[in-house]
Order: sequence, then C-alpha cells, then structure tokens
Amino acid sequence: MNVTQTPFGLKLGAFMNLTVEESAELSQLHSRRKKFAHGTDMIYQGQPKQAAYVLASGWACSYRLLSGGERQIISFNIPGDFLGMRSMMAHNTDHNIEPVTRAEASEVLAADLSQTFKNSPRFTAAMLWAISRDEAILMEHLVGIGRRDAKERTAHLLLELHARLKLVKMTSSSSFACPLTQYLLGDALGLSAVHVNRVLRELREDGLVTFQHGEVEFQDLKGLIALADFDSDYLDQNGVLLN
Amino acid sequence: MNVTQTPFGLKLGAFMNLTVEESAELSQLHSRRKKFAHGTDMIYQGQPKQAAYVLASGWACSYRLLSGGERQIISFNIPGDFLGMRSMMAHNTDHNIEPVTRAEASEVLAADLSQTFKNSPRFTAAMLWAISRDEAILMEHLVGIGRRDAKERTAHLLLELHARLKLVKMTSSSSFACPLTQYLLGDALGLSAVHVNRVLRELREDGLVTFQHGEVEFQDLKGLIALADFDSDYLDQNGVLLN
DNA sequence: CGTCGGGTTGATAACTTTCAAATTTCGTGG
DNA sequence: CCACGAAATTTGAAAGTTATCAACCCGACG
Repeated sequence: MNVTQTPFGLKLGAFMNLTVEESAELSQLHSRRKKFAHGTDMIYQGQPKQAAYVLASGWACSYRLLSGGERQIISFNIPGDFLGMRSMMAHNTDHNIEPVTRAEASEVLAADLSQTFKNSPRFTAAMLWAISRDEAILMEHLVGIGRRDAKERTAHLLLELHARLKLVKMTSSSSFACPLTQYLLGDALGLSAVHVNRVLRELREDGLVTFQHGEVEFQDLKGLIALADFDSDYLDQNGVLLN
Repeated sequence: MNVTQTPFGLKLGAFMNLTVEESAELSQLHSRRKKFAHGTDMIYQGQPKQAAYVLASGWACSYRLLSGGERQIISFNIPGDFLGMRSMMAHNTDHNIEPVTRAEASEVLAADLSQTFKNSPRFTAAMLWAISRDEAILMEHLVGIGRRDAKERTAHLLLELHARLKLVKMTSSSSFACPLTQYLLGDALGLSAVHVNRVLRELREDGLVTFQHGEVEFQDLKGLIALADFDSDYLDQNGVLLN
C-alpha cells in the first residue's frame, strides 16, 4: 500500500506534499509493525528501551496516575499519531500509553529517526509541525479543563476528535466511530464517569450530538460549535504547506 | 558577565557542561536585549514577525482568552525560560505572552537559532531537553487541574515554582519572592481569585506555607509535598548530563 | 486626599462528585 | 447460537467543592 495513503502519510500530507524519495524514507520508518492488545501498555515508566511508535490502526491514550489512584488522561491518540516522542527526547518516561482498542503501531528507533531527520529537512519540518500541533492540542485541553464547564468541555472534545479523524479519513461528514467509554472520557475531561453520562444525555436532549453504541453523530454541528466555543485553528488542518 | 551565570546559562548548565565555544555561541543568541513593561504583550496573536525570547529578568505568563472573556494561564515563565518556541515552529500564534513584572528578554531570531543548532549538536540536545521539560510541566499542570482539588493544586504550583527558581538561583532554601497576584494564580489554577484567597489562608492555617507580601515561605515542606503529592522528577533537575 | 488594584471575608448559588442500585451491552466459553 | 459474567451505561438522592455577589480593608501612588 502506498504510504501516502496510510494515516501517518495522510497526516503529514496535510502539511506538505511528499516527494517519491520522502515517501520511501517514510515507509522505512513505518515498517517494524507491532500489535497491542487491550491491557498491555505500549509505553510505561521504567521500560527497558526508549521506543516511539507511529500508530497505524486503533486508538490509544496517554495518561498519568496519581498516588491516590486517580488518573488523568493527557491525550487520545488516533491512527497517524506519533507516540512517545517526548520520552525519546527526555530520557525519562513520566507517563504511560495504553491502547484503547486493539492497536497496531510501527516502532521507530531513535537512530532511524535522527537519520531521517538528516536525510530530509522537509520531513523534519513536518515532524516539528506535528509536535507543535500536539502541544497546541494539549494546551487547548488545559484551557478546556481549566475554564470550560462540563458540557462545553465534552462538546469540545467530540468536535476535536471529529476534526482530527477527518484528517486521516476516518469520519463521515457528520459522524464518527468512537471506541471511548464514559470512564475514559471522564478521565480525560477531569469529570466523573457518572457526570459524563449526564452531560451526554443533556447534549442529546438539546438536539446537539448523540454518542451511543460507539458512534458519535452530530445533529446540530453549528449549535455544538457555538456551545463549545470551538475554533479549529489550533489543529492547523491546512498546514502551512511547504511547496 | 559570564553567560554561564545568566539564568539561561544556569538552566542549560544543569543539563550539560558548556564548553567555552558553546558559551560563546550562547552569548551570541543572548544579545539583542529588550525591555517590556507591564501591559505590553511580548507575543500575541497576529503579531507581525515570528519572534522568540529568552527571559533574562522578571516573570511572564502565557495565556489564552476564551470568547466569554475568561482566561486560562498556560504557564508562568521565569528567568532562563525560552518563550515562544512553539509559535516560531508552527507559524501560528494561538496564545499571548505578557510580562507579570517588568521584564527583560533577549530576542532570538529563527535564523540564528537554526545556525546555532547546526553549529552545536550538544546545544541542540539541551534545547530539546528544555522543550520537553516545558511539555512535562504543561502535562503536570493538566493533571493538577483535572484531578487535584484546589488545595493540592495550589500547593503543587508553589512547590513547582520553588524548584524551578532554585535552578536559576532565585530562591533561598525555604522561600522565594513571588510577584504573582491571586488573580494570576486563579487564572493558572482554574480557580476564582476569591477561592485562591481562601485556599492560601487554609494552607497558612495548616502551618504549611505562607504567601504574603510577595514572599512564599515554606513552613512545613514535607507536609506540603505530601499534601500536593509532589514529585519533582518531571522537572528533571539533574538532567542527563552530557559530559 | 482620593482612587485604584489587590486582598479578605461572609452568604448564597451553581456545579460536580459520591454512593447506591437497576439496566443494558458485550465478549467468551460451552 | 446461547448463556453467563464482567463491563459499561443509566438514574436518583445526598453531600461536597467552588463560584458568584457583595462589602470592606489596606497600601501605593498621583
């Protein structure tokens, strides 16, 4: 399969047009496929080797556990996302990444990556773009938890996921398949699962979105965007487009 | 003055021993001094040129405003911090940075920076370390707002600031000068200023910390660390020490 | 002096969690 | 293909945390 049609290729492709050589370089990076089942951490504290992955299929999430047992999900990862970049650069891993569904990911070795950086400055730029996009997502997440109420926050997350999935062609126009449980949503949004349930019901009763049977369907996209104060600029979908 | 004694030099020095050449390279980057008064944004949406700064003196903060007028402070910046790295890499600025006190900062041009990256791989590594440290701080901030209550969160922030300031020699063993208002703390912690006030009072009454007249004094450091579940690992103070 | 930003406190309202229990869905082995 | 148990969803009631509103105090500064 053409790399440019993989989620990773699609995502980088939004930022720049890949040349044939770059596509080749990319496939290189994108081999060494591994499978992960639910319950096996992909990245965890104190793991033996520094590894990073490109998620090829399935969803994952990175999180931190507090001493009291509470957990905060830092981010959800979808196909095309780069996992564990940070733990590769800093030499400590202070968070875990686990699959949300069965997942496949390509392992990326530090050495290969730095080689690719040398070979292709444009690819490097694209990676920097991806990294700062991740940081922007993290920032937006912080803003949501800090200053939006439960309903706005939840709506915002659903809209963000929709936009991100669109980039890798995993949505239809007004819905997407979503494997997250209400517990996972709660741990990401800083809410209890019970309250997530209530909020989803309210959103449904308001005729804005439904999330049932693993499917998120937008009934009133404009209304939801207004409620969540959602501005997709931070996702930078159009990219700056080198070339 | 020797660059290695500036906050920036001290900070990078925690990560690696700077050679004479690297120090020179660093001074280069660290010229072009600018002053900022309270109320003038250093970095803001739609600004004309891509700029980044190394904060030399004073405090700053980066924040985002919501449409409703609420604001969320993303991070506080202290001397030695690199500001606006992200807005330099991605070509959009989705947040503002403003000084908290009078501040001086050295402007860094994109061209100079990439030149320095080429000249010194070790310096580049140190910068990557600094960037991922910032991201770790952001993550910890997210965890705090999502899963810690007001008291724990506040305590955690004070401890973090203490640890970060220690690295640039701006603390005494159990206290530090803190120019933040309760409004700023609230906007960072996702709390109202009124509640910050109450929380600070409780912490004081518990005999843990006092924050009065611009001075934070730890009365019972161990107790506070226990309360906040503070683990300074994420600040990676010791660095990995190249050489 | 008078004003203004910041800090402090009390009372009330709003939002979210916790606890408990019932119901539904889903994966797996028989 | 069905039955079973585990996991996830749903709802109500009560408790807890934090926000909001309002008032007052204080010190810096023109």
